[in-house]
Amino acid sequence: MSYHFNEIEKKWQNYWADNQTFKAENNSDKPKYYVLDMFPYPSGAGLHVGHPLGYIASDIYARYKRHKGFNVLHPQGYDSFGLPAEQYAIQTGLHPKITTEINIDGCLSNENKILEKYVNEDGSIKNEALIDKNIPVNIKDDNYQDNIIKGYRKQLDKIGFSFDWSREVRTSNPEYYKWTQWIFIQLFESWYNNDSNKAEPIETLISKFASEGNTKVNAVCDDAIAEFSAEDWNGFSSEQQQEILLKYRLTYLAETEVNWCPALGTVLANDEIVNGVSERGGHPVIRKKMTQWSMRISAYAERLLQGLDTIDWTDSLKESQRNWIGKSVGASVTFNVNMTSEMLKHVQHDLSEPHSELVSESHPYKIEVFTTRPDTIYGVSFMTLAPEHELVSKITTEAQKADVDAYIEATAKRSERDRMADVKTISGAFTGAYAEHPFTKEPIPIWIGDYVLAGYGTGAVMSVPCGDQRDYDFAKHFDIPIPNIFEGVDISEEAFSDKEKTVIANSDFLNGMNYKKATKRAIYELEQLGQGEGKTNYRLRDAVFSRQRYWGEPFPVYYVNGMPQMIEQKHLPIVLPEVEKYLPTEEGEPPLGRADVWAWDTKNNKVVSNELIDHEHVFPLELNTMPGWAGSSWYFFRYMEEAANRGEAFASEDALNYWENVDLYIGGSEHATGHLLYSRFWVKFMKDRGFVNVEEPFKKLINQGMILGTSAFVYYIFYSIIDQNTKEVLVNKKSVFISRESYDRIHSEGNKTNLASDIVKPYIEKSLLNKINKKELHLMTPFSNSHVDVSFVNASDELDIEAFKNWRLEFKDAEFELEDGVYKVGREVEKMSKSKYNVVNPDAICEQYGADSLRLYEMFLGPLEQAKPWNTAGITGVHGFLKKLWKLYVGDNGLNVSDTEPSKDSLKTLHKTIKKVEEDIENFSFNTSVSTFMIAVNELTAQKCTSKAILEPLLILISPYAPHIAEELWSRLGHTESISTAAFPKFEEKHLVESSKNYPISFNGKMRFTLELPLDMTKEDIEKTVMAHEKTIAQLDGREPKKVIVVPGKIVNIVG
RNA sequence: GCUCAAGUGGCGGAAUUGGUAGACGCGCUGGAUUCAAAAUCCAGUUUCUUCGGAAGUGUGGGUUCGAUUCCCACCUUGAGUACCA
Repeated sequence: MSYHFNEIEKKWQNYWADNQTFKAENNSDKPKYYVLDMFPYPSGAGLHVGHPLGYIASDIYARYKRHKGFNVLHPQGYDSFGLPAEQYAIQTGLHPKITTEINIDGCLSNENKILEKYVNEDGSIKNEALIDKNIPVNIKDDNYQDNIIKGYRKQLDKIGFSFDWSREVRTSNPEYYKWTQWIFIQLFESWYNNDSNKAEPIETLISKFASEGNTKVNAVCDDAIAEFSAEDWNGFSSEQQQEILLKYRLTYLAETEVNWCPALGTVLANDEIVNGVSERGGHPVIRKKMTQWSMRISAYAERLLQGLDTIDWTDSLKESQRNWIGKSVGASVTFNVNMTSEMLKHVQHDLSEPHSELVSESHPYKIEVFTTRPDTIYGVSFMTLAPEHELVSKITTEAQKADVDAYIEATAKRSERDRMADVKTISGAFTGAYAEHPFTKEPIPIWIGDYVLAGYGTGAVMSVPCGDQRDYDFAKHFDIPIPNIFEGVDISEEAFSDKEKTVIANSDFLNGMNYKKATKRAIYELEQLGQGEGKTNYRLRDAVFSRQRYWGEPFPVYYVNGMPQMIEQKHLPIVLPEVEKYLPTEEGEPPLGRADVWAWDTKNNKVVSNELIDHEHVFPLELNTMPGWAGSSWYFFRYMEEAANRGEAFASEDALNYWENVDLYIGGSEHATGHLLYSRFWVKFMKDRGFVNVEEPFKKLINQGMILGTSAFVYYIFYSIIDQNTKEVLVNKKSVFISRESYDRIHSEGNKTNLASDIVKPYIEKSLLNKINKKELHLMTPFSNSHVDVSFVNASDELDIEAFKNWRLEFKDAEFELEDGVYKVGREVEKMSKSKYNVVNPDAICEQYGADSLRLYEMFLGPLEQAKPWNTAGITGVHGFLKKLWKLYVGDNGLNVSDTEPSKDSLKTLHKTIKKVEEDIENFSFNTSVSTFMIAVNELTAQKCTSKAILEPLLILISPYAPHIAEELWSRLGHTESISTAAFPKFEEKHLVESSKNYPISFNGKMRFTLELPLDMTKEDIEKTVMAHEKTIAQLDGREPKKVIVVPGKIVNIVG
């Protein structure tokens, strides 16, 4: 009986589903283990072989942990809010909810519920599923996807994962996002107390305000909050109080400068922008002021940084987060601006406006800077403000006004991207104003320059040209003096920025000090003057939380007199309203502005028609929705609760206490500064407020590497023949396919030779050719290459020419330059993508080789964390292994397994396999355990092993990797329970003990021959035996050895 | 520019408390089986070689009895990040 993987795999997949084999229990005596994959966004394109890589690895680990006696939680779900469904909805009017369902559940067959619900038999979408009934949508048409949508779930099921699907989550499901809304409310109802170093309920802040005002409150809050006393507070109107509280809440509404992407019509977070353009689509991004919800993640900067030391993540990932948080320690220094009479006029005007922090009567204008080098304060020779700095317009003198205005205008025109790309050009303008040095009281010219960023620090720097290269370049360019304050350092060519080697000079009280001492002293002196203090700055900015999109969580927020109000928890979820179109409104409001029923009735506590808005009982609801990372920042807690018990809370206390956090998290490294940072932030917040009891969500994290595609290329010359007199085209773009070598030669030789013509000529009709040779006709031979679908190419890179011609009609009549009767394609490794025709579909692999082969091969390709190219040809190796494995157990006449005593050799094979596989899994070195299995099966086959005592444990070892074949053979061995319940075999050292060792005998470190010697032989005896050996004598060739190194049990090395 | 990771046969890759480089698989070559093909099985496959051997893990140097492994410099590739004061 041979190995019928299709039947076997189907059988066991059904068995696992029917018996809920992998359902996790919340009550168990076993220790818990939580293995999680980053949940996928269900795109219509479906899976390619790169997607399941991480899932296979985590599945192997989960199955292994079950064998090791753990109660394993291994769930899966969908991050189902997001842009692609909405973009598609904009084009077609098909509700994103429906696309999402189809993408997950598929619309393949008539048995499928989704099909009946939304899709007609011919593939057209039922009218009631469409918003705009005038747009015909066909699910089987190319504009949608590849004709048919299998659905993520079906594709995943085929691979045989041990997911507990009973706990599935979908972030777009109202029962789920109810709790995303709830967490949002909790953030709103909290503030960050720096004294207790945690988030606290807003009530504790209110009572502080009521009893002592805000002067003693040490909170993370907006800058520029005026001081008030308890009396003041109690005297404020309710609206004034709310306005103040908003400056303290962990999620707050603020007019912020945001990254606005006009093409997408939405705001983007910093991590959604790559090289100044949107990560999705590559559209330009501009800065724009908007009122937005923000998350005060900056409150957690230090804890997010410290927490990294407590978790088992890769160094590179931790480093990314550290960079993103961007902690720098230094000082803030205040420089007073030397006042002119022009400025004094401004001051009088400003003083009439309340709460302006930069202006007070004693020090009219001040510039606050942040520096990491307060020790170099005597080296300051100018100051630079960002062009956007608010003081610029106030301090610029009449004489410089034209220059400054022109410069500001010029920089405003440059996009963020230009400014980033062009670092070399130095530009700036002098304001005409001077600041006063805090110690020397010398005047310091104030410049503006776009190398100073408005968004970092205070948007102003004290420029120390001798110690900072950018300041140095600026000073050189504008001919500003560069005083040297370093002892024994030449600064005629470049700035000196080595902190460690710094010795300060020409700096009064700092002279002779090193960096550390001078920094401390400078801060002390600044504090004495009241013009500075030690300060730590973070690059991490508060995260904008509003998106002008439809397909996201609605905010549980309505507005009374412009002040946001939270809807009570018991009325959640606030369900996404229906709209007629998914575009922004004509007035530029988000898509929710199109909803007719989108107002909050405070009397009846429900969403009602906008017509009822009276601003007394019925108020407008928030029109923005939450960003993609909202739902993914806490989903790992939702899985902890069994589906049946989900209701009263996002997860019960018992469930949270039992599962704690994720033990192993596997996913892509692209989430380093997005999802992985926001999740940590939310978890820390939830811990502070007592909703969960862990500080970090993911204890161990592994990034799987990308699987790349191996693209195939064809190379061709497409020639045309033109009559030069009549301009008649006799042959138009006829193709001759050439080898890569010919192509490369033509490419490198250019037009210097007639190579291309020479290649083409044999394919041209005689009569035409003669005329070409006589120059009566003109032959044009442009050449090119293009991708060819990898499915037309076999393992030896040979192209299926017929299939190719049918695929690309323009090449129907093409000629092929053949070698040995075949055309060989060129290969190149690239990202897997449809446009490169190198996508390999896991379903096709499962069909042809089976899921077990796919699983083994994905692991066998190389180390999990490394990027590696996919090459379908290689899968025959692991497939052949599975066949051999099958043959080891099942012969032509049935089972080959008996109760015979195992041989010594077989025991040795088994135990060294147990040892290696266990080590490999613990180290996530899955590729090497696949070869270990191959070696084991090869050895046992050679040993003709039939012993159950060997073959039974071997199946358990293999079952995490190839669960279907393992289950089948296990049941054939007479077991009635799933192999997943079997205990992992125990390694016994005694079977590996050897009595002799095949010693490598090396000369000067080079191994020349080996010698079998007993392991209990003494060092001296080994040396004697080796030296007496004929090969040794021959090797030495009469020379006297200088030294003989004998490492018993390892090696012998003879020097000489 | 900075940070991190990595450079090993035709290809994917294996080997690190420093101790037999190239496991395992693909591909390739030859053979068996077959009317033939597929499948399967067997043998070979780093390079050079006077068939005794010799060289060899990006390059150059160093430490060591011994280096793919440790140290220094450089080159190349990939990833991240970028005027962060």
